[in-house]
Amino acid sequence: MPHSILVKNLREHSKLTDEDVAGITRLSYVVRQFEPNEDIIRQGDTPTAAALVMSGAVGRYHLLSSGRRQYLSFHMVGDMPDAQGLFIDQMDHSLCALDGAVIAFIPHPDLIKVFKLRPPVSFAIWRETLIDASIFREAITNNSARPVLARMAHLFAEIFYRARASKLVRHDRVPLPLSLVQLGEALGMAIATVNRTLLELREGGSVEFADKTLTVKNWENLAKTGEFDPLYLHVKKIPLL
Amino acid sequence: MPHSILVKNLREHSKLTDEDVAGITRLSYVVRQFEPNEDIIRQGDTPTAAALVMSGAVGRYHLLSSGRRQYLSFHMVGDMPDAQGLFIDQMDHSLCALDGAVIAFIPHPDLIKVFKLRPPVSFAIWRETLIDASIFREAITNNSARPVLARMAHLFAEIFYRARASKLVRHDRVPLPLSLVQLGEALGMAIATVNRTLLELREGGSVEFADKTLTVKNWENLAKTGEFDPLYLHVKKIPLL
DNA sequence: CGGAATGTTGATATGCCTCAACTAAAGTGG
DNA sequence: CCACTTTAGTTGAGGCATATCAACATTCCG
Repeated sequence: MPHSILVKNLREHSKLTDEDVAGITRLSYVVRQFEPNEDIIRQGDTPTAAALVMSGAVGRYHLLSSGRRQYLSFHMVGDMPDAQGLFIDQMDHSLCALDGAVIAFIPHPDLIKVFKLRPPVSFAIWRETLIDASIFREAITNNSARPVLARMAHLFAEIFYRARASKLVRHDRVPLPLSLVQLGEALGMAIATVNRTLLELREGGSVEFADKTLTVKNWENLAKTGEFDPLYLHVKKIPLL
Repeated sequence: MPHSILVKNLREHSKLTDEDVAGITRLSYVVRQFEPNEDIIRQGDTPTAAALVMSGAVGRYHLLSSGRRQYLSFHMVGDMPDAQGLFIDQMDHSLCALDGAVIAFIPHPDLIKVFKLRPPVSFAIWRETLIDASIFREAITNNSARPVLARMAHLFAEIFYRARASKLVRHDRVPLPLSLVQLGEALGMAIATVNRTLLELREGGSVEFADKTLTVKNWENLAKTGEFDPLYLHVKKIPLL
């Protein structure tokens, strides 16, 4: 079922005709399960297939010379977090499973063939990579210009909003299998600060993060605290948000 | 001449056949001059043409509710800094001329037509947007995980390296029409700190930034201070660097 | 030539990091 | 299944990198 997952995800932002879908359905793939924290691709590797998240969650990160990680983005079911590998020879960052994850690998040549045959499919996946880029831009701003409370609120708001768009939210809860260390490595803050900021958010009544689960108690509040404006996610308007 | 500028730029990383080039040559365009600091496109706009920098330099930025700007990236001759507008309806950030800039606007429908006819052209521009994304990723890491000295060194190293790849460096100097305020808004630091960090870099003998010009005195030193590894720029290896 | 924008420098304040010690939970082998 | 080890989370105290504020110098520009 990787095809239907991919189609569903692409249709969140792009129009696909029956022929386009048929093209996608003909893609071959290999599925593999990854352990918690296992790398899917590493900085320096030259991928020959694109990864599609079928279950679980994954993260992209840079590895600094000091050994410190910088998480760049998190991805969930339906995302193709290394689509950029299609046209870029060497990975400049790594991709790892957070908790366990099931990944479908679609060979690049297969994809290129469909792109040439059905340009709209290439446009849809291109769009996917462009939304990625806009998420990165927002992360620059978030980590550079916002104090820790707003910064964390913004990340949580983004994750919740994207999960909601992908229908992964149940009762205002999203699985978010991150340790405090990882949260810190995403937001550029020390663990102690992560903990205290988490506490402050909880006491403010907007979100809770515990047991690898994010629970949104007060969306308006959270969005406001994080100065969150979903324009940059380029998702069709979601009702009730 | 926008066509030749574009072709030259794309060929820095992509192979194009004569037919591909012919397709590009048929693109229509409109040229416009922009004043220093004038916006080329604004957050919220829906562009119908893609901007190609023909001379000068431009910057992309977010505008926060506080009024503060966060610069996201800088672009020079040959770059298409809003190619993402091709497949994303609304701008989530703005684009402005730094000093004066001359911009060629290529209508989206023209580009799409060429993409459908000659997929390799779309792949080349896609790759352009992917390199953009990798620059954003690096900025996340730079602004989140490096102390101010390394952070500034890294930005300067990147700009110099890219300028060099585009043959815009003369005698180790690149035009870089930024004010200290703007530098601060790119690096997430206060103006006073920008100034002091600039001083420290100069005294370390690696770079000087004055008169809107960046002068690299000691490349090795600069690259080391900024932990700069050009892998993420995905440019063919440049001799002597 | 005068006013505004930009750059320079010092003094002080503070948000967040570092360090450290401790608790709780989770995983491991006997 | 329990003791034991390891990993993850919690909390306090103190220090430091960088922000903030302020006053002044300089360049730009009409």
